Amino acid sequence: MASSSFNNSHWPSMFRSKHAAEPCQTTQPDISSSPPSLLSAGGASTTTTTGRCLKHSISVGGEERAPDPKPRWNPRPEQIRILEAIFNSGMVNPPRDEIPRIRMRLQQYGQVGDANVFYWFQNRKSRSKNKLRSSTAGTGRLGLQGLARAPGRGAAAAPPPVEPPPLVQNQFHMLASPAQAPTSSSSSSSDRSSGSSKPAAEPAMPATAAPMDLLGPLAAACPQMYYQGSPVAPAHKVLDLVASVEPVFQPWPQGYCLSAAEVATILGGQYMHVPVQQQPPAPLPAGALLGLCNDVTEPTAVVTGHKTCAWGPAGLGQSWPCGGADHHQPGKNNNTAARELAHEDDATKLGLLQYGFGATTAMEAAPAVAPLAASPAGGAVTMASVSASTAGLTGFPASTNGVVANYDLLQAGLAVPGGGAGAGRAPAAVAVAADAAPTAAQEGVVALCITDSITGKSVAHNVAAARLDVRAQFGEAAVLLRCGGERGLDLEPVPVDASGCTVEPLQRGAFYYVLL
Amino acid sequence: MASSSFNNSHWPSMFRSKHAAEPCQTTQPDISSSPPSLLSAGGASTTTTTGRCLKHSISVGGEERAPDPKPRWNPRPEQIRILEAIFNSGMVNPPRDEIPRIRMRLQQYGQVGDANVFYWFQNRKSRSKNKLRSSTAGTGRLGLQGLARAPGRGAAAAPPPVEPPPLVQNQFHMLASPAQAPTSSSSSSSDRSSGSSKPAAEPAMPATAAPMDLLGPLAAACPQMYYQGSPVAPAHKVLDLVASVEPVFQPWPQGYCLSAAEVATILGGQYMHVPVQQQPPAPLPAGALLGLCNDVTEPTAVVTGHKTCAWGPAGLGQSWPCGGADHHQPGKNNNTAARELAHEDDATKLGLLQYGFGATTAMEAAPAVAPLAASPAGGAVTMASVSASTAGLTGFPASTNGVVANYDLLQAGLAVPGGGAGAGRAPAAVAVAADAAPTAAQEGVVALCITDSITGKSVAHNVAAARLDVRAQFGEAAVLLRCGGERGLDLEPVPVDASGCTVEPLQRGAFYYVLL
DNA sequence: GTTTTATGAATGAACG
DNA sequence: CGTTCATTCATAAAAC
Repeated sequence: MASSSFNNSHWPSMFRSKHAAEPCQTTQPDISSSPPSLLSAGGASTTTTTGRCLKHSISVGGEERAPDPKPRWNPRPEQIRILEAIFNSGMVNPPRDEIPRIRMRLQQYGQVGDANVFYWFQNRKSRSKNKLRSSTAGTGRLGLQGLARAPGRGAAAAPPPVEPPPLVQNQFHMLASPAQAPTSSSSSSSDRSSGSSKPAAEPAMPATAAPMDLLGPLAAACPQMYYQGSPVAPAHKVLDLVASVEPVFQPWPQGYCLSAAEVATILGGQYMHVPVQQQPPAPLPAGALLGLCNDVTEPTAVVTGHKTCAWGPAGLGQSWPCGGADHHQPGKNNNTAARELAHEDDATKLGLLQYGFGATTAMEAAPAVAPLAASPAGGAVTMASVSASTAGLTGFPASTNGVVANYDLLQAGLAVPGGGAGAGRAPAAVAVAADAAPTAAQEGVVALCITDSITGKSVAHNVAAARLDVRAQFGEAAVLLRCGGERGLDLEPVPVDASGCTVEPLQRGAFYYVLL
Repeated sequence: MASSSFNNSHWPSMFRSKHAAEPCQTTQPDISSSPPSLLSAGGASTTTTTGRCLKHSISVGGEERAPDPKPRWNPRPEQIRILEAIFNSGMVNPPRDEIPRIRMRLQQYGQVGDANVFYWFQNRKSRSKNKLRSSTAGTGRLGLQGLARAPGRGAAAAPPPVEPPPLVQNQFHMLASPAQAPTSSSSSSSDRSSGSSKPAAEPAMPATAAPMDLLGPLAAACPQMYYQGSPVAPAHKVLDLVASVEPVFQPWPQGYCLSAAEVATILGGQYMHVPVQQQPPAPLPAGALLGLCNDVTEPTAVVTGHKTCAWGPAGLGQSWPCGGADHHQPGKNNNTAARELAHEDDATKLGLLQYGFGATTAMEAAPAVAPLAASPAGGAVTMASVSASTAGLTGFPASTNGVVANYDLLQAGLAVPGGGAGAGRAPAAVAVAADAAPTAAQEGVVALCITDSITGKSVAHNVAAARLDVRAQFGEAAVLLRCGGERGLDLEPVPVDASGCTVEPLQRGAFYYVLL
């Protein structure tokens, strides 16, 4: 699984082989996922879905080969929503660099590999086109055939040419116009989603403006950029926005609906612009969301550490590009804030509710958090890593952003002996805090872990995905670093303003370390 | 037309084909032969090969033109083997003059045009590269997720496949020998073949020497050149050994040279079946690479928390916005890491080296890991969260995947009092560990945090993005959960096999909790 | 349990 | 060379 998944996957055949041994394993993993939760309970696991172990076979005769397990990826509804949102926002075929990002986002909901993402877009685009084509065709004569064979590129080509634009292009329009919306775009997607998804909720909807939402005002402003599919640059932008937003999509629970007012509140003014389609809900530019959370912050934890730093962190995420956006704002909010929303199409709306929820929760929680007093510890260098939650929505109110953490832990941790243990290795730790509230927090929350480099002990606590007052939390000498680079191996210092506060909010999903 | 040709444009026109023409190429008569059977079912084979004559004719209607369909070339297994062998031997991109020769060899097994050959190499190379990239990079998905990209096809993303690096350069002329064996494997191509084809059969066996044969004397002479890992079957095996699975990349160490005997062995017996692979440690599919890193990990931190369980994990991932560009690069960091490169051609070689490195490392490392003894702790429920790093690369050898952790911490952590604190909120903690090694880990590394539900304390440590032996690490009663759901709030049990090991490798970027 | 459909995966062919 | 398109294969999920 893992990510890459692949492993399995893809390669399918290729190798395969071997392992067979275990048979099945397969994957599944996710499975779990799937259904979610709820149910879950446990059971699940088991099985797998995918799992088939199948055959594997043994050998047979000669050979065997296993069949390999390679379970094929089964996107979960949430993942599909995200993908659709992205697709609808115009990023029909994400550039290579975006893929990993997208994958990361998806990963919150289940294992997925870059390849899966890649394939998804390829297939989605292709099928969208075909569909379109066919429909179109109908009219014309050709019709059928088209599908059938399209000539491909090569030769004939003819057909292709035709293509109107499948969506993509237009996306914009699409969005705009409600009309079709459903159609195309959705179409397939929707289909699937609904279909597969299952239950789903959303199916229905109209799709409205999805993209718009996502994009937000920005988009509105510069439509051109956004729209299109082409990956091109613009797209990226979008993506970023979207991404940021990300949250967008999914989250919402369906059932919920926000009133206009609510929405407005949430968005705050901001986004309101929104153009259209979207109507109400949507909103958010990504940025906004984040902003909301920020304010809060608080401080928190302390850690001790010493030693060196090796952090190894996983990187998480890297962040991306930015797009720019930026945004941010502050938000307001709090309470309100929470919002993230966005979501996809309609679904979005629904979703909102939850978010709100979350927010609330978060808020509550916040107080709880205490600042880390820090165990002063005697440690030398301490590292704190913060990871924003993936899932998240947005930002959360973040209530806090002080690091939320638990002192206890910290202290305890610090206290622990540990010792120099493993020399080279550094033990970095990150803690995730959850709130009972469940998770609400998650969203904006980030886990922060402080590790004593010497002992290797770390303290973890939650931190909001907001700006963090590094100085206040960790002292004058503290340095906040973020895992970046390709694999997250690189550590980049995070800029802070004069007051010692980060210039920007911590990014969800990214890992941060505080060097004390 | 023929196949090729046509248009040709691109590629050099040169080739163009000739033969092709006939539509049906088919050629096949033999085809039949081929493989067929074996494989299975065949799907593939069967059919087609190109078979289909179909169309072409068609015409039909009146219309037009027939498009002629030019059926796309469907390489037969034998052909694929040959091609793979050549590719693996280092002829990544055959000079023009070689093309016809290669084609001729291929022709024994079915119609094929120069263009087809040309395209095949182009695609193969490209895809190989991508895959590599992905692996390297992040994720993977493959896959892909890693992978970034994936495999797949195309571009970007993709990447799926994996591949080994051909060796490169040497292009020789391999052709010479006719032999060819059947064998082989697989490789990617094989994949396909097998894959699609299904089951193929072939694989096995005979495989023998495939490469060898192919290469012929030359090869024999210079094993080193050829050997290589690549993908081919042999490679796989090997790889597996090494990596475990992941095949991927390229594992071979570069510098390494196989003796003829070794080669023979490998190939010959086909891969000997070495089954091995798994071997001990790692398994992981995730990528071998990771494996490397894995080991490292370290432990880490402990935390304390208290309260209930709410875990809130932050997910990781997301991240976005930011900035920019991505690019990456450079960094390099890691030592190991470096890899990425791979790159193409030459680079490849280099890459290999690195890989080798990694591998080695991994192996070595593996042992190191100790199981957590677990602090048994008196704690009640303990949660451990593991997050795979996003960034990651691949997988790492995972060496470990035992959690690497620090016992100290754990114990310490558990020991801590904590208390029931805040009711609702749970303090979840996640630790990120980094290793000094830097990061190497990252890639495959995941941070694992164990929290005592009662006390709220947590311990964090790095874990490879590989399969985790939950039982061994945490005891019989331990339950591994992954944060899933829409916002990551849901916790889903992660399936484990009978031995208590996760069926699949932990996903990078995802958060896991261990409930003790 | 079998058939169909939807769609993930893979790869040949081409374009730029 | 990287990307994109078209196709095809295989299979998970639905529909019957």
